[in-house]
Amino acid sequence: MIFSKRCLHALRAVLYVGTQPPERDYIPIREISTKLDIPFHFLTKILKDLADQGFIESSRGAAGGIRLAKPTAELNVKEIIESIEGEDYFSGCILGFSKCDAANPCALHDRWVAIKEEIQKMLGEEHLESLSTRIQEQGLRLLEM
Amino acid sequence: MIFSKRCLHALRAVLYVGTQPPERDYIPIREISTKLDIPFHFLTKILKDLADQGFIESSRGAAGGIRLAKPTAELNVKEIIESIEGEDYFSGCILGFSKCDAANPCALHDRWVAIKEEIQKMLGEEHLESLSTRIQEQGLRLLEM
DNA sequence: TTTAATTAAGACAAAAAGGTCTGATTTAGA
DNA sequence: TCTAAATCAGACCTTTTTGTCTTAATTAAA
Repeated sequence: MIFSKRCLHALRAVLYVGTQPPERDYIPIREISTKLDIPFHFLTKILKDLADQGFIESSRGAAGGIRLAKPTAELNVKEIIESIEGEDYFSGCILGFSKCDAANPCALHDRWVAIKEEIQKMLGEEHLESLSTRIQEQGLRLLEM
Repeated sequence: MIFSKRCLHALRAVLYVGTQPPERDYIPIREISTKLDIPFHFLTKILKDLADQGFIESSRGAAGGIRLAKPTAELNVKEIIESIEGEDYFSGCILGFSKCDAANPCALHDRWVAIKEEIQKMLGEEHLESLSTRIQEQGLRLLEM
């Protein structure tokens, strides 16, 4: 699996929030945890990080929970992933070298550059809006089956 | 970073072996460990796994070490990676679902399919021969700098 | 046959990732 | 003002990954 559990939990959680009816304000983490079968306290920590990064907002107390901090069109999938996996998760060297570029390439550099740019392009184009729309219109799942 | 340490150590080790002069037979693991700055005992375990998988052969005792089990042209990079990261490392669902296919896709399925096929194609085309040649002819590195 | 050089095996330790628990704090609403 | 419902904070635990250490087994060559 390419992504860590943290990352998958985070993505599924924001997608869940993004596909809720617009009249809902804060969504309780307990609800997300139950619906998506993600450990509650673990999810709480992950979402706290996303809140610190400015992707979501949280409110304590009764009627509290989390909501998206920006319109879904402005919440980029690549940015969310990189905030969890690290900025250079997709831009780094496939053989793990810290400085690998055209001037000083590793043995797979040239071939990997083309692919990683496509991955970044694909993920950079995907926002919560496009994904949420697709999930709602086509009934795509957020749950393991 | 996409790959685990195990996987990077393994790839660099077999590339080191693959770029040695053909008159050399068994290469001591200690030499690989020192040259590539990989922890010796950790590398020994990783290489034992590669030997069990049939990628390399080992010999104990004086003048022992490891050597490739097949011609470099038959040692496929994708196969080596998958033997370490798992068979479905690149073929699996990007959102981590166990059953994700055209009939029952996740929200990123269609876009990810195209990319993962390219990754598999690229890595499937790369053998130790092509990489070793490139490393030797172009003086590409196996070392952190 | 002895010795030195090597991998194999397995116990152990350290670090990172994943997950649990308890209590403090905050908030809306009765 | 009180209470119930929520996040926040931090200690703690478990599992996986990464790495270390010691000893045994094997081998080539002196």
